[in-house]
Amino acid sequence: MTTMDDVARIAGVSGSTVSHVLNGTRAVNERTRFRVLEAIESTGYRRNGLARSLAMQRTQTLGLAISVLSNPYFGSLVNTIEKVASAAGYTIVLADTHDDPEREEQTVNTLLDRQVDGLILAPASSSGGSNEVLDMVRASRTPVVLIDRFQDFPCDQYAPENFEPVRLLASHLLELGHRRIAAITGTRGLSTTIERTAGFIAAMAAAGIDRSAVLVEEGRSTADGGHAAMDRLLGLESPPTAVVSLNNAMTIGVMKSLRQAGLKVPKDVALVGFDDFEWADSFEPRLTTMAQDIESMATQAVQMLLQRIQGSDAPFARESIAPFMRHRNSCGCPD
Amino acid sequence: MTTMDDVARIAGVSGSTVSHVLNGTRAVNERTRFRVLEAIESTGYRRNGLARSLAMQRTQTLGLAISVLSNPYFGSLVNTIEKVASAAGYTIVLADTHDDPEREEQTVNTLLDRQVDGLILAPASSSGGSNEVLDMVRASRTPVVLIDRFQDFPCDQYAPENFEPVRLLASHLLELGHRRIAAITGTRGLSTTIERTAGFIAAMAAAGIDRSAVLVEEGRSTADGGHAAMDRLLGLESPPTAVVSLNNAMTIGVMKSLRQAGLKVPKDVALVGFDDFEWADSFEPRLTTMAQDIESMATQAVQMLLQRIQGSDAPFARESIAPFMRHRNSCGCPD
DNA sequence: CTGAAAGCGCTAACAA
DNA sequence: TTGTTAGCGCTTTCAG
Repeated sequence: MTTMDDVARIAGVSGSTVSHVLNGTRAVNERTRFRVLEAIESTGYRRNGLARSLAMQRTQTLGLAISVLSNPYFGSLVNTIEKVASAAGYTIVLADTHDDPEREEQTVNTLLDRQVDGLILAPASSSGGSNEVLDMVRASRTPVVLIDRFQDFPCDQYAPENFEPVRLLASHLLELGHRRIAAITGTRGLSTTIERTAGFIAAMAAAGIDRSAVLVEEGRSTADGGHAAMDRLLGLESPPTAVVSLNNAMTIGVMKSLRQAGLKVPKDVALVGFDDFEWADSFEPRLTTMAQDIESMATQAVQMLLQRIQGSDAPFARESIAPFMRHRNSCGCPD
Repeated sequence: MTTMDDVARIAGVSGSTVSHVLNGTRAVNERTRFRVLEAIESTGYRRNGLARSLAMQRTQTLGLAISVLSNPYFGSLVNTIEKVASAAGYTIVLADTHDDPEREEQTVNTLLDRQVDGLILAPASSSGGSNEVLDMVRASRTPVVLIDRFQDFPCDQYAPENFEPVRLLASHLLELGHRRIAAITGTRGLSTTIERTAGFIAAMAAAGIDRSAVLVEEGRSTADGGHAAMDRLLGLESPPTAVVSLNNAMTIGVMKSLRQAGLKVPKDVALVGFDDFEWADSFEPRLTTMAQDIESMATQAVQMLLQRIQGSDAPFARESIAPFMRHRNSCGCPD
């Protein structure tokens, strides 16, 4: 491979001049400049970003550690992050945590080793108090912002509101007269799961539903998990008349289960879900959901991260993004 | 930041010993080894992957250049690629081409500058003969494999079959008695668009449909585009009785348009689409589609790329991945 | 079993 | 306006 020195030799100048021509970091005589450009052209020289980054102590790179699969919004999330980041001259390095603490530690380590300038992380289940991964990040002094889930850690965090939206969803079902309502819950241990489940329980409690009649089934945040959970619910001697699915993927699984059982939504079972779908307006049943504002979350997260990279020492943000209800007909309300 | 030399000093050994301890690249006395590990622990040392990569001349990094938004399978694609890559010790660097030649050149350049060990590219519209971007890649001697769309260029390529599947889709509608059928086409210029459109035209021609009665409307590969295209079709004095949407996102747009017009699928208009949805089995209308085997495409692509990185000089692969039909009820067939 | 030292390719102070 | 040179932090050959 041609290096900068090769180019310099050919152009009859020093390496530093080539560097400055390339980066526009100091005035260069128009003639020499031209010779350098010519030498670059003729050799097909391409600068080595690694060497550059090593010397400059920054990589213009943002690490994104997230569970690809279990994030229903992965596409728009990445899209938004990429858009904002690349507009600021940053590239995204992606690593999948699989929502598993062990993998998470691994991937975050990889990202940190690669000297990302900043890190966006959707933290995997926090096993209670301290968070080793975040401690590692802190030790590396790499700016970090958490998305999708809050953690008890001093750093910027952007995540959806969970409790209230789910409480609303469940209340809606209650208002429609349902008394036997089930919640299909996500990956155990995630703060989102905990909060959403709490919202459901709270609604049921407020309605005076007997504790023993409150159905909570684990759907592990996946379509298959949701499917299995709904199957279990249908096997009960007194199955629920309404269901609230606590995330996107599980909602699809629940629908599959219901369809296979020959049950119609909302006629036989009412269904509402956390997380919206772009197509939800056009297919029957038209799902009543709580839609998250992913773009806003992602945009804010990246912007804050970029500020931190610039050295901002503003107090840490911890912002709840409020979902909004998409009231359609799967809950049993008329169109 | 602590460097390797700091660790070496503390452990009372040379830098090279620390390096070897870290990488297990040569036998080290158990005692010195321990001292080194201890020094690492005590300092919280983290190795600088940049310096390492620079010295080793490889980054263990794969570049993924793709249009995030316009790829309906982005999620599973990335998921699969990440899975295979990370199993082989590679990290993914993501760059969005936006399916725009200019942006594509930019992003590929970034990736190449960053010294990715290999590149996976979903090429943007080829403006005819030569492909500058691919020439650049070749000049850099970076192994590359193309996905999603074929190009007239000597490198490994994995893309879906387009012509035959669409021909089949259209034929099916023809067999059901439709004579006025429209195709909603994707981004102009993409090979996929061209081939799919050709498949549609071929089916119509074979059925002896008059050329002037063959409806082809541009949907630009987006939901909005599909929506608008369908709106236009509905505005015709003699609107189509059946539609084949040539990609995922557009299918949703078409459904939106139809719903807004108060039309039912398949009763008022039959609809079939290229690209499947995970939820298509559970919502009405249940879409009849051609499902791509993304995982297989992605897996093969990454594996081949890894081989190239290892130095394989096998003849270039150019593999068509055959989609398979998901026959459901949106075409008008009974369940 | 271990260390010295020469790179890897670039940036940026300093000097001219 | 340009060149010299000392790093950036690591790997790896060659000696010992």
